[in-house]
Amino acid sequence: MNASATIKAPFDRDKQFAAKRRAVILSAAGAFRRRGYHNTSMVDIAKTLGLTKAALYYYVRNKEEILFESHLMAYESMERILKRPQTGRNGLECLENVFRDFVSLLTQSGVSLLTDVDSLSGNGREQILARRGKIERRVIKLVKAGQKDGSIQKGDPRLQVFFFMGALNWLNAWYDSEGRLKGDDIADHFVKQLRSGITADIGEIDE
Amino acid sequence: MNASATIKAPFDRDKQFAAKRRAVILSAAGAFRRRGYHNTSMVDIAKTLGLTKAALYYYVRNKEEILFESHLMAYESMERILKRPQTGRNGLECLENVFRDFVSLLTQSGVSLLTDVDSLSGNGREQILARRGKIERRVIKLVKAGQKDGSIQKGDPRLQVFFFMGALNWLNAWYDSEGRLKGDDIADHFVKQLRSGITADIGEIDE
DNA sequence: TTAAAATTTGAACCTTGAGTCAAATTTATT
DNA sequence: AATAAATTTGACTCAAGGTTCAAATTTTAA
Repeated sequence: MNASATIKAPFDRDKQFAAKRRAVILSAAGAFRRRGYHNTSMVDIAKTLGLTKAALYYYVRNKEEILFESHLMAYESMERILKRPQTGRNGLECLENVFRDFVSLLTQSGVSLLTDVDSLSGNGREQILARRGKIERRVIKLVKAGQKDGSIQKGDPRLQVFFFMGALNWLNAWYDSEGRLKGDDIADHFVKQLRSGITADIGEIDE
Repeated sequence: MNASATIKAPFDRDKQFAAKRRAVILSAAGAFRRRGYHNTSMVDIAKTLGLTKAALYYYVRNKEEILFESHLMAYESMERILKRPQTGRNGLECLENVFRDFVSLLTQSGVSLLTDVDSLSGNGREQILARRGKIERRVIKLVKAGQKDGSIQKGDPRLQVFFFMGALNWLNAWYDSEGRLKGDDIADHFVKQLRSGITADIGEIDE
């Protein structure tokens, strides 16, 4: 692992711990995504990592904390994408870029977008719901901007967003990195379908 | 309930049982949809119906059977919609009709579309997955037909279907019948966004 | 009114899986 | 090599919740 056997950096210690903890959470998050939170036991998580159940508790307070951090990890990534300086020429293009990166995030990096927020208790649940709401609001804001500059169809922005965010959540459920569909292809296709779905056409067809 | 107090039909008996059993499943399915299968206890289900936990077992073999029947109920409704004689003038219109009815089904009738298929064991899971696959294949077939008659854009039909079926599954997660959004409005909007997303435009815009 | 069938219940049982902890083992430092 | 800190483990506890069942209650039919 460490290529530099001679030069020794400030002999990591917390860094090792943080890295391992992160590995635990990422691995568990993947299992949660595939099998579901309650169908994944602590023993399952441990075995996948070549550990024993008890060892997990050295890195994590309890199972719920893993779920919480899993959610958080995904939402932080999404927020990072949303905060980036926008390069699009109009609202629609900005939205496309964001959406493409969302899809890439969920297909390329190991990050999993979970839906089981009801398995979190009181405080944790509120925090996660707040994060999700924040992201939703930002995406809605993008759509509104697009409507204002004429690149996106008029209509209830909330509904428009729910529509294509559904595709994102559902993608997370069926996507298999081993499958024949490559992440980038999915991203291309989804962005195209997203775009066609809300582009403001020059000649509006319907009533 | 029974308007004819004088005339007595073949004194229901199995019918009562079937009706109550159905009520149990529908009620539970709603709870599963909102809170999740594992976050809903048998006591919860019973209380909602004004029963006691033990009484449920008069109508149902076990909890998993409730989940199984919940899935089945949704899929049977969807199959019924798919089997109906199609009235659309082309593939796109047929697809629109089906999709609209799917949305109505999930917002108007009490039917819930669940995703937690991993909580089913062996045989039950296979049956449910088979049903879901069948439905998916039929929808894909609709899209292919639309591509053939020129009403739907070329492209991987599976991906196109995953995109808008995602909207459907996600809808089921956030939709609240008490909320301000009326089912029909959602259906209208979603159909519109579905249509725009895959309509074969006369002048294709992009590369 | 009564007896059989249908329905419901309270009180248990039992399995599963999360969480704990003192001891064992490994790793890092002098 | 010796020691302290970090990491891992086996064996255990414990609670939650699904399931069972004999008895109680309600309903139906004669």
